Amino acid sequence: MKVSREKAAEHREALVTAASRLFREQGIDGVGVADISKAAGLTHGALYAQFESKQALAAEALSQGLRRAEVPMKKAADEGGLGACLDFYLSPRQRDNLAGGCAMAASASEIARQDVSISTEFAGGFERMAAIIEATLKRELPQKSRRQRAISITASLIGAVAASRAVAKSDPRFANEIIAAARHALERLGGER
Amino acid sequence: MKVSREKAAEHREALVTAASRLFREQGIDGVGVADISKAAGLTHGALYAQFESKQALAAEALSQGLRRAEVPMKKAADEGGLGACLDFYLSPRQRDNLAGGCAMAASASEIARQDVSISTEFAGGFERMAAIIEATLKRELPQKSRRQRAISITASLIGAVAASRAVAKSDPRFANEIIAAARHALERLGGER
DNA sequence: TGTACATCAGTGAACGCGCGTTCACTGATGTAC
DNA sequence: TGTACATCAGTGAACGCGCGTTCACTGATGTAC
Repeated sequence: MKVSREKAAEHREALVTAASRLFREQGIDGVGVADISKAAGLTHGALYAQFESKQALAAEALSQGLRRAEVPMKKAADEGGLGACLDFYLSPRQRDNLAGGCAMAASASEIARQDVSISTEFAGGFERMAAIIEATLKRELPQKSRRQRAISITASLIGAVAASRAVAKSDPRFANEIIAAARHALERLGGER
Repeated sequence: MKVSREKAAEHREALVTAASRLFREQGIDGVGVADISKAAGLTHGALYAQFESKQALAAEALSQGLRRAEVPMKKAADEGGLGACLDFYLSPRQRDNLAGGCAMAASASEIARQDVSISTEFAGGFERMAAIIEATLKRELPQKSRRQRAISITASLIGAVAASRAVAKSDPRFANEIIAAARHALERLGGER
């Protein structure tokens, strides 16, 4: 049956949100359209009324997931600078929170195998995250050097969280050592001339 | 038909090698047992004569992939120290070489969703890679600090290559900027007191 | 404001397909005599 | 060294299952008069 424009928009949003969470938890290949529709309280047919394909939904889900992850990072940056960003991103809490965590760390190595639209979303998210980091770096540094460091710190954050998650199942202590080591090293990297 | 012990061992090896390459190229979930068997010149039945399950093969494939990736890294470390390691690992060539490249960067974010045996293999590979890096760091640094930096550098390498690969499809210039930025930053990190 | 009707979001059965795994069978290997 | 036979690596058909996607249909929405 038809549904009001308003309700339809809500349903679309629910699909994107469910997909975003499930993709982070189980990977894009690991989740089916049936799982997503069910989590959103709809049938898979409704999904195809809203999106052309699973890939199209994935691109929108990644976009939403990236933008959500930027909010607490921006807040940390504004309130406590680089140190607060590192504390937030490299905390065991954020590491263990696949469902709500950063989509870049959750999907980094999968993105390369998806459609170009997914790559574009990732690139945008990475760029925006690097800009947030860059704003926390010392003003004395040349602009070029600040951008370089911000990009490097962003990539390191992703690597540290992904690696920490990868070893967490077999060696939780090592998992914590990895994020703690990154915490120390990146503070140095951001702080020095 | 039965086959000599020697031939059987060769077949096992061929399955592991094919799986290792295909998993890196297309992800563990993205490759079927039929693809792997075919690439090794066998049928899927032969795969199940050698391995208990796809996961068991995946663990052995990851192990082999990690050990192979360590060889050129160790060589670079011995010949040119940290700088040569960074040049090798962060080169566009290594970034574009999914089939032959490092299994950690290729699978980082997927590992967290696999069996614990896969996590164990990853942890071992990460530890050995960090040890290679650690050996290139200045002897004057306290041992604790060297280990910390080596772990951080290893995580950063993985993140930089994974991120570079993720954006390569949509923005090749940005992809190169990421590995170049990491190259600079990690040299600093390794070189300073 | 009230009525007639076109629109279209959502349902659920059905599609072909490839997945991981099992198993009866084959026949060369390698062992026991 | 030669023969008889148990072993078992490898084959290929078959298993149930879930995948992404399509489509005829439903019926409330929202528009035209």
